[in-house]
Order: sequence, then C-alpha cells, then structure tokens
Amino acid sequence: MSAANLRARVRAEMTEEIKSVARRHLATDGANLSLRAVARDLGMASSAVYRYFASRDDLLTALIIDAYDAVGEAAEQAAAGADSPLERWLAAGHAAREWAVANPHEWALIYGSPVPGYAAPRDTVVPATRVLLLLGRTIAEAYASGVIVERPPLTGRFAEELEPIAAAYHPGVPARVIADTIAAFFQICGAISFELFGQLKNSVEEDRRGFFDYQLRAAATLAGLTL
Amino acid sequence: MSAANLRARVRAEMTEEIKSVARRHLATDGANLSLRAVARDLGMASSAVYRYFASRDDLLTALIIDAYDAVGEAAEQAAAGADSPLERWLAAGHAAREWAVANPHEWALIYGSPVPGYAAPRDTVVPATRVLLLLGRTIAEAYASGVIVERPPLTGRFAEELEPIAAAYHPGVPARVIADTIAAFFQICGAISFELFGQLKNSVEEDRRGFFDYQLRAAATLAGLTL
DNA sequence: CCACAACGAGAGCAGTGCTCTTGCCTTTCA
DNA sequence: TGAAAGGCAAGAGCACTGCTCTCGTTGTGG
Repeated sequence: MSAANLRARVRAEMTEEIKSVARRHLATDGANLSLRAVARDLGMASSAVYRYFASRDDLLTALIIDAYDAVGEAAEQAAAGADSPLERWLAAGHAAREWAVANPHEWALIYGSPVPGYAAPRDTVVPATRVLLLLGRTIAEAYASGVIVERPPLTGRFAEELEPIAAAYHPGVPARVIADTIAAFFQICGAISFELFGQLKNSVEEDRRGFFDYQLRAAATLAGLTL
Repeated sequence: MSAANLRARVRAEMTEEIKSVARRHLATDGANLSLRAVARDLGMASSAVYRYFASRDDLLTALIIDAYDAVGEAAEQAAAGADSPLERWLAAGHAAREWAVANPHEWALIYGSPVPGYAAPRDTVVPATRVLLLLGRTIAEAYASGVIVERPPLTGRFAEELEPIAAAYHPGVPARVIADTIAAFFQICGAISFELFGQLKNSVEEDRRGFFDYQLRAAATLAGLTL
C-alpha cells in the first residue's frame, strides 16, 4: 500500500522536478530548451528523462498546460477580490500582465509563435480558454445587470459561427457582446505580447503598467463596459 | 568594370537565393531552421553559406528585415489605392492580414515570440515601424480633417513618454489619439496572431476574413475613426 | 601579370533529440 | 518467502545541428 504509493510519489516528485528545471531553462533557451541540459542539471542521464516524458514535445505540452493554468489561476484569483465588473476586468487584466512579466518565456510559449512541428494536443484546449472565459463571464454578468452598451446585432457569415459558441458559454448574451469581448481580449493579449516581445522599446519604457492600464480600459470600452 | 561587377552580382544573387531557400525552410522549421539543410538544398557545403551570412542569426535578421518590409509594402500599396481614411485603414489592415496568412512563418518571425538568444539589431527598428506609422498617418490625416472623435487628453506618467513620440512622428496630433491608434494596432496584430497561431480553432473557422473585418472596424472605432 | 582576396569544400568539435541494450532494484503474486 | 515482472537509470550509439579551421581554387585590382 504505502510501498505501492512510494513509487508513484517518487515518480510524481521527479516529474515535477523535471518540469521545474525545464521551466528555468525555458528562460534562457525558450522553446528549444535542451533535454540533455535539463537532465544534466538533475544529475541524471538524458535517457532517464524519457521515462517521464515520451519526448521533448511532451515536456513542452506539460509546461504549456501548466502555464495556461497559472495565468488563468492568477487572473481568477485577482478577479475574485473585486466586486464590480469593471474592477474585475481591470484586476484580471493586470494579474495576467503581471504573471506574463514575471514569466515572459512561459507567456511566449502559450501566446507566442507556435513551436514548429508541434501540434497542441487536446489537453491544452480547456486550460487555454480560462482567461477568455473569465473575461466573458465578467462581461456576461455586466450584461445581465444592464451596464453593457447596447449595440446593433452582428451581421455577416462569421456571426453564424459565433452564435452557437456564445450561446453555449454565455447563454442569453448576444453574440455581438461576445465578439466585442473577443476583440478586447485580442487587444489585451496584443498589448502584453508587444511589451514582452520587446516591441515597446524606445517608446514607453518607464510607466508600462500605466500604459497597460490605459490599454485595459480601452479594451473594456471596446467590450462595452461603461467606465 | 563589368568583371568587377560579376563578383558583386553573383554575390548578390547568391545572397538572395540563400534567403529564398531559407524562407522556404522557415515554413517547416520556423525560426530554428537548419543552415545545413539550406546549404544542402543549394547544393553547397554548409561552411560556404558562412561566406554570405556570419551566423544563423544574421540570416534570420535578413529575413526579419525583409518580412517587415514586405508587410509594410503590402499595407502601403493597399492604402495608396483608397481615398478616405476609413477605407485606407481597412485596406491596410486587410492587406497586412492577407500577407500574414500567405506568409505565416514570416509573420511569426516578426510578431511572434522573440528567437531565444537573438537580439534584434538596430537595422530592424525602422522597418519594424512601417505598418504602425502607416496607420498613424492615416489617423493623423483624419484628425486634420476633423473626423476623429474628440476625447479627453491623456493623463498619467506614460503620457509624458508618449507625447514626444507623438510630436515627433505626427506633429499636431494629440498624444491621446496616438495612444488610441497604438491600442488599435495592438488589437489588429493580436487578431492576426491569434488567427495564425491557431488559437481560433473550433471557433471561427469559415469566415475568418469577415471576422477580421469586424475586428478591424472595432479597431478603427478604438482609434477614433467615425464609421 | 601577379599578389591578394573572395570563395567552396571538407574535416572536425561540441552539442542536440532520441533509441536500444544492459543491469539493478522494487513491487507483486503464487 | 521466493521467483517472475516490470519500473528505472545509465551508457553507447545514430543522425543531426551551428560553427570553425584549413586547404586548394578562382576571379580581380594594381
């Protein structure tokens, strides 16, 4: 019993340790981290790592899922402490950015260019939607209490694709509101990525949080939240 | 004279050919393309490539500059054929997206995660700003003719960082208008990246152009353009 | 015409992901 | 309790990588 659990526990600890070291290597080598170097850091043969992850891509998948969950968790935690939709929106956005600033390479792993030759397995789909769903819920709640700006309904073929999704995740909320939330989400992620990927160099260098706050409020307006 | 040009011409052609093959490899291997494989495709020794590019990063830099110029050129061309600010905005945006869809890996190279260990040299700065500057000019022109929505001026520390930049590139245009244009630019790039990086999977699959058109108009509103 | 620089090829170094074999040691079950 | 089974780590090995160095060759400016 406890003996049987020993193996499993050791295995789980080892798996976590590998991921932890891999995350450190992510910071210097990005997505093409070296499995051999990770193994070296752990004082084990590279082949031994394959007992825990079938391939380097499998290790990456694990890191990706963890990253989605971490940023989702951070945003949800922050949002839980706010009591108006706008405050929740701002709290979630700032939390996401702060997590990204603290873990830039993990952000790049999930919102940056896809790793070449790497196809995201199904396990990543659900964690990947956490932040967007949180924003969606925030807007849905605001819509229910009538503080979302009234706008004409969606037109065009893409509306037919978006409507079932809107109905599934946020029943009762018009697809138009969801579309605007998605647009706002794109803007937020774009802002974070541009900052992290160094595209803000030589422009806003000091007050990046303030700049992001401005962006975040613009996104809120875009989503229909009345400031 | 003509003999002197021979070497130079052959060198220029060879350089272009290497870049061309490298661009093809970019499509399958992304930023960690193999210099050796490129050399093999060209029927030359890998060491010979080093006569043209000092390192793989140098090759990447050349590709990055070309990519910035290509998307900038595409957007400018499209914008030139439009005669109202809104039309110019939409034309530039769609042109950028279409270029990105046609050259997804080059888009990833310039707007995706930074290549680990790669520091963008100064040569990339100017081409990198072409699209944003085009959008800025479009909005500045609209502002001059009075069709930009009037909004309160910027506040906060970042405003002081943004004002000199706004004044330098678009004199007479308030920093607030520039900030909103940047926000719109972030949203556009975010929308393109999300589409290209596969994050739209299982949502909008068919009418992506229509969806992007919606995003683009939302961005225009964000920038203060009256639809 | 000739010294020189540009050039291509090949060998070589240190590193990579991944596989396969070998031996150890824990778990499991008769 | 003892033996079969299986998880596990290690090491060798394969084909690959970026990059350097050396060595002949070839085009070029003085």
